[in-house]
Amino acid sequence: MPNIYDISERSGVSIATVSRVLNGSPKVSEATKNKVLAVMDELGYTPNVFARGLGLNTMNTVGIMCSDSSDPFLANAVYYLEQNLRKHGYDSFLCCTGYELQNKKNYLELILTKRVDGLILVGSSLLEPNDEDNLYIKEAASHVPVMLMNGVLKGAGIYSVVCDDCGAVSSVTERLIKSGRKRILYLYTAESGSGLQKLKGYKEALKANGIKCDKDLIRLLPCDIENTRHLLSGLYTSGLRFDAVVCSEDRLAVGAIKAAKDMGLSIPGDLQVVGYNNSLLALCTDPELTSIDNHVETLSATAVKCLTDVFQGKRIPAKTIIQNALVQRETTRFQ
Amino acid sequence: MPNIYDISERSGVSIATVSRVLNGSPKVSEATKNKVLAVMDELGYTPNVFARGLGLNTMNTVGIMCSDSSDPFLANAVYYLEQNLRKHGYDSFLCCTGYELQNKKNYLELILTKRVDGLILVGSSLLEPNDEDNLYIKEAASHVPVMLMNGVLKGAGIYSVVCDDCGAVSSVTERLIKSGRKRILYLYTAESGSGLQKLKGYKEALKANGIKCDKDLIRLLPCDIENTRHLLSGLYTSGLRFDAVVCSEDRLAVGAIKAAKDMGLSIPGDLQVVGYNNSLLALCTDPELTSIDNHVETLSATAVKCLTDVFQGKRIPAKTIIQNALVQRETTRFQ
DNA sequence: CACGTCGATGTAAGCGTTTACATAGCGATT
DNA sequence: AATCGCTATGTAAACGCTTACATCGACGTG
Repeated sequence: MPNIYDISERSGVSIATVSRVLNGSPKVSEATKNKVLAVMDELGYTPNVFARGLGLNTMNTVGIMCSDSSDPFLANAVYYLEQNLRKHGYDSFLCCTGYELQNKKNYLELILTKRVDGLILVGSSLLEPNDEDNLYIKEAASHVPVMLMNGVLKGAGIYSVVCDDCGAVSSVTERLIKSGRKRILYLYTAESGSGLQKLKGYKEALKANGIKCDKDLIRLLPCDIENTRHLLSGLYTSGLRFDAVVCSEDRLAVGAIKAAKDMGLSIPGDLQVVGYNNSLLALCTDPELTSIDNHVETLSATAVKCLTDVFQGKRIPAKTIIQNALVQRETTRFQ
Repeated sequence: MPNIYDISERSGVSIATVSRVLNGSPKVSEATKNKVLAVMDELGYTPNVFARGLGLNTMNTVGIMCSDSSDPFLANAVYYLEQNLRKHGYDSFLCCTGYELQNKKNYLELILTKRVDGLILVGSSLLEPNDEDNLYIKEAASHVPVMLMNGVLKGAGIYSVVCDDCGAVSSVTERLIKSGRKRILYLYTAESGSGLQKLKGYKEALKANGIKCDKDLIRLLPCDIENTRHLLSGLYTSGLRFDAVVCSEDRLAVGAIKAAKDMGLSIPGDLQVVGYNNSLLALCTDPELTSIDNHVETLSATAVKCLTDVFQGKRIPAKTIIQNALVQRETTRFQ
């Protein structure tokens, strides 16, 4: 592979000049520049990133840490992040950490070793319930800017882009109540980091409407269709009654729809169902699922925009909020 | 940030010895090794990858080129690839190319610039119909080993891991025929690279059973639920009749199920439906979708295994075939 | 006892860039 | 004509590591 010396020799200029051409420095005459470019093209030269990295101590790469890129929502996020990063001239270094805290710590260390220019953390269990467990993120932020997608953590060099999950759930719950529902089930998963935010919204809506919060109607469960289906059927059989279900994830909602069929409940007549993320799944069910869309595209674009702003030394707010929107389909009936 | 000289100084050995410790060289006494490790730990030292890369001309990184990681099947593939690569000690450099040929060419050039140790190409439109358009892959293979997932191309340094798509479709089509279906619709998308392989299987099955192939029953369409739904309803309204649908992608099958409902056809009584990829979507529909599972997990693991074997100088077959399996659910009824 | 061997460690060159600083050439200013 | 300043270009050091080769001491062998 040709290196900068080959180009230098062949084009009769010094390596410094070649390097200047490479970096688009203005202090090179048009003539030399063209000559050098011609030689580069002729020899099929590509600069060596390692050498470049050594000098500049950057590789124009952003690390994406994602708990599980096979989750439809996260897959979308990774996709849009990658697209947007590239648009801004950055490459993506992907890391799927899974849900184990220790793994996440290990991966984070690893990714920092790679000398990425910044980090984007995305994914369900982004933040541990115990704040002490999040120290590793603060540690990372002391090296490079860290962008949290759908999670909030305070600290120098840590920025967040979040949806108004609390508000969205509060609003949809309120609408369910206004449409006459009184016993609203709330299902959430541990993997969904903002599950607690959403729960907060749920409780707020109940309170604002003078409905007492029934612990039996709040369920933490794994993010799995079949499991949810059986849980709900079981609850129903054992006598629990409910007339609406709000879920922190579409998959749970799919399970709820299946369960309704098992129980002989009509949707949305006997049971209204609301999902979250507005994923492809919402279009597959019958009836089609009403879901809260958190604009993963906007979310991703904003995360990248903010991060690159930080790179350029701009000051940005520590927290940026994106509004999400309810996409109404067939599993609900309210104004 | 501390560098190798700091460690050397602090531990009273030369940088060569430090480097040896770093690389696990056997020619370091246990005592020195421990001392050096202690100092590294104390100073929080992490080797600089660029410097390392400069010397070794490798960064233990594999480039993953994926047309669209928001596609559920590809998202899964990317996930498993990343997991397996890490297990083998490699990092992943992700690149979502989209479906434009020119983009793919650009990205490939870019990714090679990064000095990856190898490439894994995954994704629907992996291979262009026109063989000349695939030259850029051969070009890439002249630099580093290239692994094709679900696509075949001959050339030095190009390896493939594929499912027996042709056989799987042939087999399922035959079973549909045996169950009494005569007018079987075949739907495929341009994005699905193996759509043509699958089509071949479809035709083979018809031929083997003495059924004439009706061009009207073979449709190329975009990979979209709503679009498929409307197309089928339209065809039905305009008089086309069919009693089974085989699809090259689950999303098409979801559209078909929706269309059946529109047309008042019962599934699987009037219409049997088969999807492909056995994605999450298959579990969401009602009735649940029978789908061909191409073992993305095995496929990914095999791709990574083969590639790392190549890295180690082992000889591997240019083409490895994985068997796929039919997962029967509610949209079909045959033995 | 001289010598070869071997294992542990050190020295220094090299990897391919970037860039601060030096230099050369040339027109403008005095 | 000497000086200044500017632009285009060159020189060389630095980035942090790997590794071939050199060195050194200890030990076994004839």
